[in-house]
Amino acid sequence: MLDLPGEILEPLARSPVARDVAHRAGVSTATVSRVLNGSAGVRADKREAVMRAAQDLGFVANGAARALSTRRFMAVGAVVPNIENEAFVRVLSSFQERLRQAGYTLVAANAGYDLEDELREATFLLERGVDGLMLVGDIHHPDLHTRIARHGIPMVQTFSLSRERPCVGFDNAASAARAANYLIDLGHRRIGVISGLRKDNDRGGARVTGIAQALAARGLTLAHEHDIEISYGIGGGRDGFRQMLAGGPPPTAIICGTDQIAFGAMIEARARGLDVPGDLSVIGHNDSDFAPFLDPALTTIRIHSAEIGHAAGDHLIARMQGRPVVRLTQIDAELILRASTAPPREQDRG
Amino acid sequence: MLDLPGEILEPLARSPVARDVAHRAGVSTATVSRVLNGSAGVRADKREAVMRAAQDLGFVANGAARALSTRRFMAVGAVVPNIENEAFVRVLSSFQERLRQAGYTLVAANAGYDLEDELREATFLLERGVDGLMLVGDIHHPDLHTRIARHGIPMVQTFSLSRERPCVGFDNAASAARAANYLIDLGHRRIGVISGLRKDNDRGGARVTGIAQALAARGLTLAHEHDIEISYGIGGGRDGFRQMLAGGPPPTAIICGTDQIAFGAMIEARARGLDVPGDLSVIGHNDSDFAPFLDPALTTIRIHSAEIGHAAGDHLIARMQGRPVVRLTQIDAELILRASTAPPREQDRG
DNA sequence: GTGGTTTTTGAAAGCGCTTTCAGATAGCCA
DNA sequence: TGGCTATCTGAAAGCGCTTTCAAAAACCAC
Repeated sequence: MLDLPGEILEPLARSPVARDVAHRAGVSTATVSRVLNGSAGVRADKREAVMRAAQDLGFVANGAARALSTRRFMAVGAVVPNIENEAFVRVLSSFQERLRQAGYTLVAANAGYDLEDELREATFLLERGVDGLMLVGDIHHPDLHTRIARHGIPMVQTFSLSRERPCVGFDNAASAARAANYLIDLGHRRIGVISGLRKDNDRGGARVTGIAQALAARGLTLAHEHDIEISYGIGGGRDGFRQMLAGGPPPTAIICGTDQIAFGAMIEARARGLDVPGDLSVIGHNDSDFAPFLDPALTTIRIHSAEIGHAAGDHLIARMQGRPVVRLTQIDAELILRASTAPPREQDRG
Repeated sequence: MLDLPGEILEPLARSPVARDVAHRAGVSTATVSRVLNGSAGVRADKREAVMRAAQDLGFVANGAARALSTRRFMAVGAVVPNIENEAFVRVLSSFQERLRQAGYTLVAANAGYDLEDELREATFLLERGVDGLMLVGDIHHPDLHTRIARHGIPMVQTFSLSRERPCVGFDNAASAARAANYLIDLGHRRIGVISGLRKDNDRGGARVTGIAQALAARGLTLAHEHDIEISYGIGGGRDGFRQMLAGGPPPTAIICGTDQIAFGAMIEARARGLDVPGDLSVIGHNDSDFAPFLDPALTTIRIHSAEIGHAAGDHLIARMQGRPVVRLTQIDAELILRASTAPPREQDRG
């Protein structure tokens, strides 16, 4: 790091306000406001004059003043568990796309899979005056809902379904169960799960529950030693699979909470001399960019993140504009079959 | 998607304002403001009364009013080329971490590698009243700087160095040159480049320039057919390498604009029966999470994204608080040697 | 007590925009 | 040209907070 002597940069200059424009155009601020907000009923010549004056002065309306006056911030908040997580990034990106089109700004915050932190971040956003809020999942701090209600702004939950609250998502248990059934149909009997942290995470929890139920429905059980919870990431996947092998007979198939975890598990399996999918079938979650390029290409549950983001955006925009909406939008996840799954070896068949 | 009949959710309720709190606590709004902003000089009993009243009413100050009054929005904007790109996500995340600690909100926008779009998004943020702005790279729309100046807010550029403007980054040409020299030292003579789009992208351009110069300095040249520009992503990497093979004798080593591109190129190389690193050495950029886990593990130029984000955040916070700062912070990228690079085969040696 | 501080406090003036409301203009027809 | 609408326009009142300024209260030493 260079060590130049410190210096104070850039002096501040007062930026032009509506009154300056009004003055220059020879009209009142009311007219300036009307022109700049495109409201009808301003004679062409005045309109022109205002436009030119604003242009000349490089006038940009003060957002705070406008927000204070209109009581709309034109901003929407989003609190996601991990802002660096691919799935959430995609949702935020498509969510923002929609909001931007409607003239809204997205303000995103990080909750780190912690209810207290989520409450803190959401409160921070509410103080900012966001006009709407997007959350992930159906488990939140009890105070959060009352705070949102007090602000009287619409909220939408994503990634999972909710009985009570507006949401855009899918049935995590059902989609994970579908993956489990697929494996069972292939003949697998010993099926394991490596999920990310499940605390305060209804998606992760529901997926494991869904798998356990699917197994139970077919007379199988999710062995305790095949039910692993680790931190996210490729490293987590390696560790998780290592742990799984430590306890008794290895599973012939595993379902992982993310594609990263699946990737890690595959690496560990290979390092142990196991062939995927010969000795071990692997299913991931999310259909990350790299999933089709892994060797073998990863079978995964594709979550339609972009659609979820768009739908959540549309939902919130409609509510903020007072239009009617459906409370629950279901965007089903999809099992994408690739090469990492296959029937188990003869001796392991069900 | 479920098709429930539309319904309007949640009626709005007026949220309490400072006057309500003042009334309840039997003081003036001035005192309420003083208490809530922790300024000294309020008797303990009144302070208590205000606190309790605010608590009871669930009062949350209106951010717009506060911003209008203090002329500080306590928000910072960031415009990055691609909000879904791993490197930018990491920077945004660490940048936001710092800002959040200082009480600022981050508002991020997407410029899509287009100067006009960048200008539009930045303008949008300026209208919002952000107190500072982070940009990526040193190439921007000519109007952008005047607009920022007009708003009188500090700006910091990231990822590359700049002669004129405040920046936190590294010398893209030099670090790419280092990678090239490493390959030359290994004995490579035919070295190729697959970069992402270079239009309006000084980082990409500088890297290629740096490589070309490093080659020239050692009496080598970057053959036209070994200089490929593609769109980002794993698919782009595959395409890029395919294109490269189409033109004359294949290179024995390539340097890629991102690890994703490198991954794609490795896949294509393998599909063509080429061994990495036996027949082809590959170097990526960014040191993505998956880089160490590829087979072979990817040699890459690690960009210290988190440090860049932190430094950019610190820089902007200092300027917004009127503290002196250094104009240029250099956070060098680092060549991480792994298994995807090796000397070329005997007959190809230099 | 008293006069002279030193704290506390509240009234009021913004901050810069939107929007209402009434007055000014323009347009139109007879 | 006069009278009556239909348009336009500007003054002014907020929006809800911060902050200045002067007055009120509390404190202190004598």
